[in-house]
Amino acid sequence: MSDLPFAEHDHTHCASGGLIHADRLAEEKGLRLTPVRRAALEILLSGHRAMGAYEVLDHLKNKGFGSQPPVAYRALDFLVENGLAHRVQRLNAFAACTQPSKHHRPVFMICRDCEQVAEAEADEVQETLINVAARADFEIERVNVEILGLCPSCKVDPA
Amino acid sequence: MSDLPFAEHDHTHCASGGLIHADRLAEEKGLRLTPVRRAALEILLSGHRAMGAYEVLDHLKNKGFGSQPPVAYRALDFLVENGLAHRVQRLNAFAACTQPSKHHRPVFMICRDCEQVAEAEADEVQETLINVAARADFEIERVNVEILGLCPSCKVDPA
DNA sequence: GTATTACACGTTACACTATAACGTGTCGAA
DNA sequence: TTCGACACGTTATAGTGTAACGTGTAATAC
Repeated sequence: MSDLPFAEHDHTHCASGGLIHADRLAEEKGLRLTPVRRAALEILLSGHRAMGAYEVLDHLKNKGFGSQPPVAYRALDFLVENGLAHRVQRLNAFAACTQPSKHHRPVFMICRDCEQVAEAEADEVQETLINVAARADFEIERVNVEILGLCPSCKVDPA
Repeated sequence: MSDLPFAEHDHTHCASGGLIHADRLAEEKGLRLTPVRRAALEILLSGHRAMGAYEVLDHLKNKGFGSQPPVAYRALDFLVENGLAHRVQRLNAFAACTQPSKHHRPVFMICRDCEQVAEAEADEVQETLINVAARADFEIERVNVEILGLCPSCKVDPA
């Protein structure tokens, strides 16, 4: 798995690594990483980008799972709740967590040209958000930070 | 208009203030704040919360404007592009900008209980985001920061 | 003055995203 | 063995968003 967002790397490797991590996490926490759920994660991992629920559903269908939307949404919701994937609001899409071992309060960088999504760890951002919320007496439960712009490649050579 | 998110205040006042500001901005920048667009802003301002496009559309319809979705979406897109309103991704909704005079890179706090949305100015957050993006060689165009949790009232007395 | 262009705004029709509600099977606990 | 919880499949429908096209209007070019 890449620590450098948008850097080149071996997708096959990060996909299998992600699954291994998920299996371990499931065992540790007693999560029920059922076949559909694991398959959904695998799809996200190998796609290695944000995918819509219906796109995931298509793949699940091909693998012999159910063919109706709730099948995909339920699996994806499970993954999100357990930190194995994230929802990218801006794209109405889902992406496998690329840094599942860390305590994840990620920042997403979304290229508006090629739609690649990178996940960055940014504790500094989270700290400032805690301050902002504190000033308003607001109790934080979840945070969603998305940066839209151009990734290094598209900045140079627009797709 | 309130500087303190979630604080009590006079909605009528902040609605008219918002419209006056919009008129001035339109004049200064040569924006075409047409009747539908102005009406859409007025609806958002007086609702004083995040509203779905179809909800805005209903109000537009009642005021004699077109009744089909593109009418609302176009007016709302115009407002967002010109900083008079924001899109709240988490809720698939729109909210009038409460601090339109400031350079706005706002942070939203969304109460998951009462669905109220507050907008906070947070330059500190934006600065850290600039750093994060710089580390990844990512070019920022827009930023969306949303905090989900409980507002001061709902924290004490859940709706 | 008229042609051209740009744009706002209305329409119809459709695509995409998401959830409600219900039935069945499985598995562990009472 | 019966109950409850839950996973997962279904059907049906709700909610969100856009594409494409026609008309009117206003500013600019000729």
